[in-house]
Amino acid sequence: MLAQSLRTGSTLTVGFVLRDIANPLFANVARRCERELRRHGLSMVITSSDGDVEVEARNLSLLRRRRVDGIICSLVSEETPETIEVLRSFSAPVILLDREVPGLEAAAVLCDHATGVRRATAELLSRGHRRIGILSGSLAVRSSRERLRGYLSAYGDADIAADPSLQAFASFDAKFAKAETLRLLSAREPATALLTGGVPTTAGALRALRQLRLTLGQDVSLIALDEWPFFDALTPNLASVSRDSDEMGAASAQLIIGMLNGDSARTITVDTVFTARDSIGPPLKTSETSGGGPDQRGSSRMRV
Amino acid sequence: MLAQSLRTGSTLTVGFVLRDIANPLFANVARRCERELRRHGLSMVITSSDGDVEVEARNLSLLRRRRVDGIICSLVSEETPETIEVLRSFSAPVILLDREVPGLEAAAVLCDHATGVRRATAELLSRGHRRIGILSGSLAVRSSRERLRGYLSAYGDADIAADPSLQAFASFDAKFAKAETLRLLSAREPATALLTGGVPTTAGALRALRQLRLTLGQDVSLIALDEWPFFDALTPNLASVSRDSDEMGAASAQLIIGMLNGDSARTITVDTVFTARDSIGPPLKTSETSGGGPDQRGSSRMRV
DNA sequence: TTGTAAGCGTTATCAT
DNA sequence: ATGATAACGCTTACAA
Repeated sequence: MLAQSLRTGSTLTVGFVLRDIANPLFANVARRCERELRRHGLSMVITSSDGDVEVEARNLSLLRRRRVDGIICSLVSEETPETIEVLRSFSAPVILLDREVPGLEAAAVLCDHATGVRRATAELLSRGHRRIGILSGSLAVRSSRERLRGYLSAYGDADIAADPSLQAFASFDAKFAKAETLRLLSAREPATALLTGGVPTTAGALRALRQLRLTLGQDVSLIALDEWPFFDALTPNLASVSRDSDEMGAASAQLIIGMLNGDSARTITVDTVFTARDSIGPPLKTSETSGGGPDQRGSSRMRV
Repeated sequence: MLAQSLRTGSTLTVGFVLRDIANPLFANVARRCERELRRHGLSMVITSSDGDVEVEARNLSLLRRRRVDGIICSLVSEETPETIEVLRSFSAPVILLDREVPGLEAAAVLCDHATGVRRATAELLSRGHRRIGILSGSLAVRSSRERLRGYLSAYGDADIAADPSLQAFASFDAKFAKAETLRLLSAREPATALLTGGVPTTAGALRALRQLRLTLGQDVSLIALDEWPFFDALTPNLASVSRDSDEMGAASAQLIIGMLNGDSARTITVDTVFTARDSIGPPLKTSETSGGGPDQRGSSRMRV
């Protein structure tokens, strides 16, 4: 088979570069994508970058040198020179998953985070929340930027000034999310609601709420940005802004198959949907928070 | 690079065959394994079998033909002739993850499910439960067989007869688990506790409980067999039998690195740990269940 | 129709 | 030392 590929220059294999294989949302994108590629006679091999830009660049380079026929990737960062260089020097099709790399003309599957987050933020504002915290990864990633854009546009629509100290964009790590949640909730003027971007971020925030013994939808409201497999069954009944990972997988497969057949690079946009659930409630008055302990408040419908 | 591999016969790459990439526990095993292999200068490529034995055999064959230097796999089934044939005809090291394939002398990382499940079952029995349901995948997979073994040994230790109608071993699918949970809980003599093997199984069971409006730890007890990333933060406070996925990943890497250096095939066993949490309570008397609706009972501490 | 030879990019070997 | 050459296994083009 090596000889075959050596001779023909084709491997009938697509490389799928995951930023972190342990993110079940993107794992599902990969699964769905593989199914679609298989239907078209293509194999898919996956690499996981382990959240590390160097590993990512090495993996991309490895796939290129192994002469895969195309690459689909959810990058750790859009600003790593080595990564950009490998992608530019790659002559076969490249599909970016929810990423925009400056100066790289590649096909992409983009998610409309801004609309979902704008609606979610607007809902919180309309319920009287004013201090809404938002946590997501570095702004060197499109999803974080788009989330911030949606958040700010809801504040703008409502003619309310957004407080930058409520915006924490640095890492998708659970530890970061927990620390920032603790900070936001124990501030002088604490946040009354949180938007948490991604699985680890939501997990970190929930750990912080548990530590503070706060009740969801009562002491604090929370909207998860992203759902993941079994979200409905395994997670406390969280409001969310979700996107369809099957659709993302199918779209990326469709794009690369098209390009292997000569189509030019284009973009597919995937919607996001805001769903209100029990984790949203009215804002708690600040005086109450600084007053008696949260334990004294009514039934613990959503004690985390 | 293709030419290099063609000439030298070595690819410095290990293939990792996942039964289902969307299972976050095994995704984490892969992540940890990759990290370890990378430290030793080896690359890892992942394939996902999508729960399908044919896809699995094709992926294994693909990796073999691509001349990977070794394969680590969590098989869909231990009884697929095509799969066994590919593995036998593969001259490089093979590591089985929690699997035993008859007639294949391969290294393996095995989890001691039986001990954990025995302790979990014993705890339920000691709290007065007699009708304990157990749900897991097909008995053509070692983990299911070991779980059953642990379950039966606890019943045996307590000198209580186990009812085969409470044992549902057929599929790791969430739909199957939901249907079986509904069956077990609406039977003439309903189960008062459940052991659910794996992520989708636990999710399916919880969906059924929610549909029946049952409260965990009160109307019914549940112990999840397996934890997964963020289990503590995102999942209702479930009792569990857990295993360390990082340890599994590191062990599989260690085994294959050893074999690439000439070591012979051996087995590493990974412990499981039973942890009691809020989802365990005393058994509900059957008369109560058939009597007033479950809604009338006390506080909904763990309403699902 | 069947068969033979060149070549893909790298490396190991052998001769200079 | 340095450089030429064959071979890895397969595809393809061209000849028989």
